[in-house]
Amino acid sequence: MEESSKAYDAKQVEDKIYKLWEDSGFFSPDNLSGTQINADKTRINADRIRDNQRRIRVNPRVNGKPFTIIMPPANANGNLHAGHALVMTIEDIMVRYKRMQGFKALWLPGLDHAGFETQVVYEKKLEKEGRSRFKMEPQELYQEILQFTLENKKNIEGQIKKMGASCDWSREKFTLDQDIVKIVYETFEKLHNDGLVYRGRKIINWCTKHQTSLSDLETIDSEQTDKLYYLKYGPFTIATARPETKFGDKYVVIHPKDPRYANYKEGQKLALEWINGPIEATVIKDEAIDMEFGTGVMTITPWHDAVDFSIAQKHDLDKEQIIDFYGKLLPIAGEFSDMKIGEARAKIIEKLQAKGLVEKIDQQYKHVVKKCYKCETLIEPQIKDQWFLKMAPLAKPIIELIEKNKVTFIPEHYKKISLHWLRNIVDWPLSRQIVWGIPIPAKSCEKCGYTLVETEVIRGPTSDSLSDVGPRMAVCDRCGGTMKKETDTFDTWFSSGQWPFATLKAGKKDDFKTFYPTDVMETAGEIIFFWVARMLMLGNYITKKIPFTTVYLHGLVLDAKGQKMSKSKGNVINPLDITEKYGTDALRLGLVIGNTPGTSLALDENKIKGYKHFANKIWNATRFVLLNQPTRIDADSNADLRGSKIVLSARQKKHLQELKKLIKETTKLMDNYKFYIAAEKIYHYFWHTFCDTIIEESKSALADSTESRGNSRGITQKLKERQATQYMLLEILSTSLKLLHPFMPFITEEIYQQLPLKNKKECLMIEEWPT
RNA sequence: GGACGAUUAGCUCAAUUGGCAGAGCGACUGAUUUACACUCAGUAGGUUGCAGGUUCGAGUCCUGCAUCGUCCACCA
Repeated sequence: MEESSKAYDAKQVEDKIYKLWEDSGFFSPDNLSGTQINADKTRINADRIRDNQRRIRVNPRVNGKPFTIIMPPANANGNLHAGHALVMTIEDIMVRYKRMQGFKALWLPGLDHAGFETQVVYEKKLEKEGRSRFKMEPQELYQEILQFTLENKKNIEGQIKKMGASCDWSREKFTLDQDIVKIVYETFEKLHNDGLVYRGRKIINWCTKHQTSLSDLETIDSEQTDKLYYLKYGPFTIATARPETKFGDKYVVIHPKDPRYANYKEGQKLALEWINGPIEATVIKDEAIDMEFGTGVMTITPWHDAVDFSIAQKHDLDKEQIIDFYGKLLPIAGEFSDMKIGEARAKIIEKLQAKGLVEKIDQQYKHVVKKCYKCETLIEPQIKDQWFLKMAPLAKPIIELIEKNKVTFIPEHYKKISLHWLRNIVDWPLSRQIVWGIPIPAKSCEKCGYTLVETEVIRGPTSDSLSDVGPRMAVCDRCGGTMKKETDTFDTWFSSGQWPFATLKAGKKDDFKTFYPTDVMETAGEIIFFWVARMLMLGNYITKKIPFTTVYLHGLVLDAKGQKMSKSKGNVINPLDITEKYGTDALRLGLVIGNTPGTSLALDENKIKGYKHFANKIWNATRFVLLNQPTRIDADSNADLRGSKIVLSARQKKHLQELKKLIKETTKLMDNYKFYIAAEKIYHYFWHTFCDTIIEESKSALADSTESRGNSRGITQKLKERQATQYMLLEILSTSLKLLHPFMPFITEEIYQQLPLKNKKECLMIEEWPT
């Protein structure tokens, strides 16, 4: 340690060390086939020390076996946030640990175009510039978002490196890469051929702001208090919170067993006065009606309500659109047509009141409404032709596999959560009305609905054309109608749902064979349904194998007070700022210690500051050990010492045994994914045992021997003691660095590079995990 | 309405699966200039949310309750 600075300076080290790793090639498993084990063993003074306690054993069971983690593809639409930092830290810990154990460790990085998410981000940007996507040509918009995404992609890649991620950049994938898109299309085609994909005219969640449909997962429930209006509908009174949808209501539904309405027969016609004049209503009986609610009678609006839609489907009733896709009333509303629903509601009630049709108004009606998870605009259910994926057949085998514990969930309770969701799964609306995504490669007949999937033309990130997917086919084979090319894109999760097998199949030769199924899927508990469940289903459907055997789910990263980070609250912790201030290793420790899987973590800057101090402690302990290593003068001053065996004192042997115990415990904890305890244990050992006890104890033995009196035999004894101490200190230091490496890769590597070890490896990253 | 968590020191959380309740931060007292003030030695701080039960033994398992949180669900 030439400069021998008293403080560890992360800034001077990190980029240099990352480059060292990248240049070494050991991020790639191709360069790992047991090489890190087969190379000369790292032995401290190996040629002259035979210490049984430190015999390195190669574990043949482990040597050269693959270990694979597919990185959750980060959204390429912004900067690395605290959640990403946690992903990078946990996964890097797993991979570095396994790599040191001799596995052919592959951590495959990737990025996601993140369809809707990115488009929303970009639309906000457009808004700020006073522009709108609805005034742009689709091609133009696509090109702009593409540029934006590619810039962010580069940006994020740099930030991932900053976190110390030891992933194999030579295998990096992007969801819009041509080879990935090709695989996505093949999957879609197979699903279509198997009858699992269908185009259906069903009720969907429509966001009037973003002009797209959304899956149930992309909506949030919001409880609010509204007025509940009791309206006279012929002989009945109906209750509704949404009078503005009622223009087309011509079916009145009652429970078949309701004694109050037993006189009314199914299908009976009634003439009655309604909002804009006389209409004819038809009586329908259905058990979906809750006799307890309101008056036990309701009219239905199948186009704009999911319950009503299902009743209408069941009884084959007419459906009529009342509200357009921008949230405005259609001509059916007569004088109210073209009004926004919010504005229309009060006016409609006024009119109804004037006509004497309002019986009463309940002012305090609490109910739950759906909102767009991005902009919180009220979701307007609409009937629309959409592509759907039948989920039940895909879920069935996964339910069985989970029940048989073929997938391990960490923490365990996610097993129940997953099973519950899978058992109640509904069909997945795959299509989105946005330009930023993978185009759905299909045509459908406007007349008979016949669909044709065409996968020939692939659009990758470098392609500049949105048009012409597949050969034209103007006329429907079946009925002679017009075939219309699909303009919708896939839900982004449809492509990321295929990520584990898609990335490996699109990878180097034999990658799929070697690394699939993968070992661990580590991601946020939040996206278990969005992503994990869908990967299991799609992965198993295509490959007949479960895509990963262990699912490790982490929680949210919160601010120091346990509040969710958000830009509006101004409590967002930018991991790169932290890195800048305290060093990446400190941030990594702060993210992992005290963070149990599945639970959220309050990230306190003070805590990270504490781990910066720890980094400094390691730095200074190293300085002490190195300052006290044997010098030429030591070796020359007493010929008796040359070639002599190290003789450890009983106390020193005990220290080494304790180290052994630490290794054993740490290894067990690492194997059980208890990184939060493992890290803390090593931390505690290093600081309070190694530094506070062992180093302090060593000082007398290391003191200048010229002060010791007595004969030459005494001096030799003294030198022997010193030599043993020097050996022990270096031994404990280097072993501790190995244990710490997965957690704090930068400082440990930097120090390793400077240690006077014999048979040193090219880098600590490929050193052998101690046993 | 259903499901799943959580509740332990002032704060943030552990407790390697039933075996002496522990860390970090913070607080307090003191030390010290030859690895480190980004230091060291020490102190205080707990009826583990409440009430029962099982057990030689319960923070941990069972039952009930309370509070908080999250997810799921089509009551107009």
